Amino acid sequence: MLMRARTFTESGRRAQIVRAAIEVIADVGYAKASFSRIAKQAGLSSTGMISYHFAGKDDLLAACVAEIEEVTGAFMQPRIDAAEGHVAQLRAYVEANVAMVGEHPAAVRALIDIVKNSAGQSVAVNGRLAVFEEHFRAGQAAGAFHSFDTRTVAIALTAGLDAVVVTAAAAAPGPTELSRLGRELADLYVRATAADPKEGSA
Amino acid sequence: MLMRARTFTESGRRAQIVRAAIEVIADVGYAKASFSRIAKQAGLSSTGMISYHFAGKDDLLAACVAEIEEVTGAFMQPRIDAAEGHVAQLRAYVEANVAMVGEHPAAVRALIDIVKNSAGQSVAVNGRLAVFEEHFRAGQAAGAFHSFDTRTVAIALTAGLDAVVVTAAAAAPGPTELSRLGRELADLYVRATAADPKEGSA
Amino acid sequence: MLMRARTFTESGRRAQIVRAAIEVIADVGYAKASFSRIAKQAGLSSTGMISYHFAGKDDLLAACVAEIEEVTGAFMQPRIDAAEGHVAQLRAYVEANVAMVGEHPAAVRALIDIVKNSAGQSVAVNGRLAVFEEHFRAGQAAGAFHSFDTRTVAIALTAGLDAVVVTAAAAAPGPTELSRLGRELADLYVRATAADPKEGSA
Amino acid sequence: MLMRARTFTESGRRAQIVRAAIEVIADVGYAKASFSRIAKQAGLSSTGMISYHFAGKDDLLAACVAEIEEVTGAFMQPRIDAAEGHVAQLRAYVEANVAMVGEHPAAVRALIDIVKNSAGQSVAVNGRLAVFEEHFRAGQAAGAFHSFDTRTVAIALTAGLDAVVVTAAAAAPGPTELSRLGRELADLYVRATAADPKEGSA
DNA sequence: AATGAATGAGTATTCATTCAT
DNA sequence: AATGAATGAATACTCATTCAT
Repeated sequence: MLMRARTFTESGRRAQIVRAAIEVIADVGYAKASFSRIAKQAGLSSTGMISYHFAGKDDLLAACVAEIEEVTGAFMQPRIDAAEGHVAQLRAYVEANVAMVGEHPAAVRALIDIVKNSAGQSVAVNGRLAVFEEHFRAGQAAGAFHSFDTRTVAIALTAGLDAVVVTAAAAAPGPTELSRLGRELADLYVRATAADPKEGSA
Repeated sequence: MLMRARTFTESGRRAQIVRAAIEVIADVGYAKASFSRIAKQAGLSSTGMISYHFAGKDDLLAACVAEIEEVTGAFMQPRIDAAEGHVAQLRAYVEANVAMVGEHPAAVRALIDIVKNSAGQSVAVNGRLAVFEEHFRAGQAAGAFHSFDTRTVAIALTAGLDAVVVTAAAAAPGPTELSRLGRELADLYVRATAADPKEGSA
Repeated sequence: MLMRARTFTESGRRAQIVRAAIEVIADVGYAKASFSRIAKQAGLSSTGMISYHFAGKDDLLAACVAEIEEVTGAFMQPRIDAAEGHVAQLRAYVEANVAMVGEHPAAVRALIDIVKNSAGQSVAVNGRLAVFEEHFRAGQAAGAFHSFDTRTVAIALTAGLDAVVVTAAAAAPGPTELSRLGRELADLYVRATAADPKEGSA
Repeated sequence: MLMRARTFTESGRRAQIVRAAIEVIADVGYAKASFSRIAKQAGLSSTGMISYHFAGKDDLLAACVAEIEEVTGAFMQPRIDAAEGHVAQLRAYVEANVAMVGEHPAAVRALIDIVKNSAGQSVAVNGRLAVFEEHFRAGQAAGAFHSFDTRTVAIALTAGLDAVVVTAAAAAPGPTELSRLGRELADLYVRATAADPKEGSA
């Protein structure tokens, strides 16, 4: 092997633990995702190894969120960027998010569970909310969206999206079913927000 | 003797424990709502008493949900019944639900937390979902609602409603702010679902 | 059994745990006195029982100190009170403290170890130091003691006393040897502090 | 090649680790001086290095004691040797020991903490005790000291000295305050032990 | 000679549940 | 019907030590 970075093993273990943690959270939920379970999932003989690699549970969780966001960002961002106009981008976001269930089901479920349970503290939650709000505000200014309270709508729509995604992930549907689900939800959201709903049609 | 139905709060102690549990869950969240805390809140000196009255944590939780639904149902049902037409009833439901934050803040927060953490198992969730679905189906047949996948929309809208309610409960807003919030969200949902959005306006 | 207080069992357990803790601390030292060891010594099957009866390690430790001080106070106070004059009381204190090794060897060793390791935080340490300082100050005013820095001397003499006591406790000497030791040390301290050393002779 | 004695700090690494350990013990105390902390202080990336160089924690501790004694011996010995007569040498020892707080505060605090926690096992303690005893015995034979139990007095005085030193080290006093403290304590000890206290006055 | 990953027992504390009284 | 003591497993986290590289 050529010039492998020396931190390979270390970062390999970290990645392995993060992956295991994501799977466990997706499986049993944030609340029951103990170091024990994660260690077992990762094939480690003790929880000490996790503490060795991560400063604490928060640190591990943060690493999970970062990993998931990287993965999901790589999947979603191109699809969102490909859309033009505020309404079309909203649609693209929703469809990409639902489509992700087919690609990274564990990551999707885990992220939503983490976000749900760390409530206000998480950067991720507030981050996404803020992005939605800002998108709505800009779209309203451009006349693409109705006039509505951006914060309330952002909260309602992101939560609804998460719920649909989580339900879908549990059912493990095929890709066609998933894209139908995505379109269905996107239609709903466009009707709810677009000044002229026809603008955002696929 | 006529079989008088034994309500879920068959004895005074049970009711007392259930009420304490709801308060604790509302206060510290489902995850940290231990028997210890609940016993303390209920003025009991031992957790054994809880185990004595309830088969387990799940049993207690179920009793909490039942109690909360009774309370909230009593508040919401009249308002929903007062509305005429499918769209108007959807609006009434949403507004009543948001308004409830001002009336029974602990019950509202506790219920959502329980539902969130017991995920798919809960009867309550599925019950409400089924009601929404059925309402949408009937409304579609009557031409009041758009054509859409009732299940997906039910999931998205109930989750969004919960999120708004929970956010509102955390902020402890005044009654006028609450009714504004309710109208805002109801508007959104009517736009999203009504065949002719104007039909459901207040 | 007649009218036993209802808290008997509970307080009995507490006392039992405190006694076990004192023995363990005397045996293996403060640092290694874990809940595990204490539970084993107390014949408890788990450490949970200790946490059940005490708010934490500090609480248990405080209870130990209180228990020890009660025991030792009961032993020493009469002997100190029986002495007249500042110098004689110093002598009485020293001799009583050394004599206690024969009566409550574990308590003595445990107390010193706790005091040593909780350093500045402990009320007990500073309390005894303050008592010594005040005794010296009063004695100086009365012309019984030399002129010296009361704080420094208090620190040196209490530490020396503790060291002698601990050493003696480890050797498990007989009562005559103990009283010889006490006299020896009292002589030293009287010579070191008394304006006229002869005043304090037994 | 001539057998050049391998000092206890045989290699640079060993010395580096010992120095780090002393600093850590002085900083956080014996109880919390873990290999982790020491490795970090020494700039080592792993605790394995410490285990590699030392047979165990005891071994490392022994090396620390040896190192400290070398350092402190170099400071104190000339001052002691400069004094003439048994009483004067006792005074010189006490004053030099207290003065050392200003010169090697870390070494002083670390040594006392190690000695305190390794109790009777330590060679160092017993070594110093033996030196004191022997000094007292010789002084008694020469008529310089009172007649007293040399062992008991040695224990009491060394412990008292340590306590004063440790208290002083915590307060970080200036040099004049330190020398006052040293004189104060030396006075006390001379009064306690000298056949004719005036003999040993500075 | 040195590294850093791995181990496994250790820490205090909390938990739901059981049981004799 | 109720108490409160007891249990034993679970929690995250730290420790000194070992070992292959």
